[in-house]
Amino acid sequence: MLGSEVYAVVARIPPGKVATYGQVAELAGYAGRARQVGYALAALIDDAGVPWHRVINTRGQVSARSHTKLHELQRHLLECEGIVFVNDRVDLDESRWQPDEPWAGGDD
DNA sequence: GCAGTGACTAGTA
DNA sequence: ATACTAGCCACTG
Repeated sequence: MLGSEVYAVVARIPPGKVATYGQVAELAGYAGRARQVGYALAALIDDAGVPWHRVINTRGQVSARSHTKLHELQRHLLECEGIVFVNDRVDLDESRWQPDEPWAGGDD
């Protein structure tokens, strides 16, 4: 299940930082499958406890959903986290999560 | 198994 | 800068 790995990676994204789908996908072991990451995240939202809002696209923008207003919530949450939105987008150069040690701590 | 869809990304014009 | 195309692959009917 994509969700399980995506869950683990997203859960490691620190507050005040954001990660891209491709980044999460790669760390989760699904490099190149960014799309499936987004798909999996949608399922994770149904479950709670995952900072899914810290996952955005490579443009630094929150990706629009199909029917929900979750993207508005996502931006709000990110602003609360300390993310700075400029022209409706995030400065990835500053706010992008740079996992020096993606599995730091080993494995819990 | 086939076709359609989707919270994506990179390339080309 | 935007618009369009192609590739990616899991989920659903």
